Amino acid sequence: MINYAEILKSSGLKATLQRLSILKIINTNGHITIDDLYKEMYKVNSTISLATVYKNILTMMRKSLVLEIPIIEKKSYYELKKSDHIHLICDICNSIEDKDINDLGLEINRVSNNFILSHSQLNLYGTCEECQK
Amino acid sequence: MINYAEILKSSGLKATLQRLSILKIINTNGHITIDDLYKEMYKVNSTISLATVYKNILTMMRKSLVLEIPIIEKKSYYELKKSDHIHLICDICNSIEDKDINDLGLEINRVSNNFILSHSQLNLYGTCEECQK
DNA sequence: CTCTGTGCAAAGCGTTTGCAAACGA
DNA sequence: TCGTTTGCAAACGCTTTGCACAGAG
Repeated sequence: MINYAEILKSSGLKATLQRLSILKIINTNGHITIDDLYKEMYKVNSTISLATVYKNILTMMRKSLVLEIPIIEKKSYYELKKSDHIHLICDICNSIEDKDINDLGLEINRVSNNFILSHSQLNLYGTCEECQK
Repeated sequence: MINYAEILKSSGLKATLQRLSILKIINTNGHITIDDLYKEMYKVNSTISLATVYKNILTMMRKSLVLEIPIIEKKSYYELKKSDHIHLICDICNSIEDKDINDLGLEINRVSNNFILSHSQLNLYGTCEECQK
């Protein structure tokens, strides 16, 4: 059980119901688009404004609580900040699977000599196991 | 000297002046946004339409002649298709540097078991050598 | 109580579309 | 010549903005 209120406050943000709802829904879904996030929030509170979702995603991205996953020819997905990992993105069903990396991290450090790494975006596009059937 | 006309034709596309111009400019710049691409084309031919640029980038992406590089909180860049490589994207000056990978490729194959890889998007964000000064 | 955050409606802007004319093969 | 591509202008849809009101601390 994650204490989102504390996380928000320690980033200098007020723990509003809207923000708590956003963090909870992203966490439940793993990765989600703005639209789907809005739809989920709407189910709980139909007075939620799409503008509020946009504003908060931006705010929380700037505070590094939320990360954007830009995807080729599609809308961006958003996820909670966690340790670096790879995304396996299915071209067919659009599913996104997280994959941890260990050795890969070492390689990346070696590659990025003279480059101070802040964030890595490792997306692999292809066909997932399910869609191969 | 690359024969873009041949490449286009073998993809079933007509080798129009506009398309040849797009490919030449992308090749010269390495990575470029739609806007900058349009501006470069406009210098040569001021009757070029932005819609034509959009249409052709899409068409050539579908034929895998051009690849999109989606970037967090910024507009996408486009590059010519070449062997897989890493992008070092500077948070400060927005420069994009290509970096070849060898060992990394092996790791990726290992990670993506049961996943048929079609394209990898490896973007590392940080501060480039120049901007560290 | 004060300042931040929300909801609403309008504005903004990048991208797409439809169609007649131009062009490539 | 015939099908494809272009240029133009309008339409579209996602995202942002401004402002009055509500809510968190």
